[in-house]
Amino acid sequence: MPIESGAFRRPLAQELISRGVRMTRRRRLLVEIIQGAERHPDAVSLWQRARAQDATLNKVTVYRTLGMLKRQGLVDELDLMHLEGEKHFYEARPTRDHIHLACIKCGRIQEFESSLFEKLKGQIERERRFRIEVVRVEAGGYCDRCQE
Amino acid sequence: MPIESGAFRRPLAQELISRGVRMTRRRRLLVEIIQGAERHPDAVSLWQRARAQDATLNKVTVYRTLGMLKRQGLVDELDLMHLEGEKHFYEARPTRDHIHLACIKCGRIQEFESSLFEKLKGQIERERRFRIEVVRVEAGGYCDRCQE
DNA sequence: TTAGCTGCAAAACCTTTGCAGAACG
DNA sequence: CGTTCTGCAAAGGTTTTGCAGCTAA
Repeated sequence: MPIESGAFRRPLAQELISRGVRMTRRRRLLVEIIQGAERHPDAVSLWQRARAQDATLNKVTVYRTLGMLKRQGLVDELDLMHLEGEKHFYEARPTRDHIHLACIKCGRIQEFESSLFEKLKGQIERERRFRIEVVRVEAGGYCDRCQE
Repeated sequence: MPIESGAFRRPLAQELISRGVRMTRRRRLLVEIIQGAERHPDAVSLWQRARAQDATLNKVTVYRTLGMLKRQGLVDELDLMHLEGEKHFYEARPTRDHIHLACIKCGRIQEFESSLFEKLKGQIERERRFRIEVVRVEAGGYCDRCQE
């Protein structure tokens, strides 16, 4: 099922250019796939999809591009409760943070937005004077379809 | 700095025995270290500490024991925002969930409990009919001591 | 006694690094 | 044209697996 991704400030490629990052054919391809993806891809599946359009693209470039996007704060890295090994999953950073719900049984990933979550972040920043840069909330459990 | 760990139902070794899990010398040693730890250990540092008391203990046993404890739901696995590579950190599951705050600059890990967090979990379970088994909240950012 | 744990060695898996050549601006 | 990116090959780090021997109950 498609994942409802939040609205973005603007396309990643455009954002990168405006930040003075060199825009190459490989990077353009990779960020387009990340933004158009219906499921959060891991590095290897991103590579596989990209290779369909550019057979010469190397896996290492995928890792390097993801590293750059993370450093730029333009993608978030997810673990999705390590339901499928130790790989990471990636999504373009949404305008509003959301929670990922990973079903232990069927593997479905749902997203959940909540004003309580926003309040919780505010509470952390206020009470601990902790300036949040990235926040990750993941829950593992049984989705509505997978309860006896 | 010591991490304030929540109160536990009872010692892990005792809990395991009551669940019919075979209690061996290695397991007893490992769960004692996990429970007494002031910082959440990763697999290798757990192994190193344990080896000080039992030089024959193999790293593989640490991974297998951690796997068993995770399956039993007695330890939680943390990523701590991957501040130090891709390893995982472990803590005995507390009676009350808490949030981990990881400082990007100094590496300090703080814990944070909040009734808002409890409410948020309730909201997820109600609105999505998602039965939460494990939940992980991690924030990366700048702690109070590390802001300009 | 016997099911289950453990050490050892090896493999699997994901990710990073060094370097020479290619490409962007 | 210089800086930065990229492919290739190789290494690095973490975690898992197979199997024979050991151990708790």
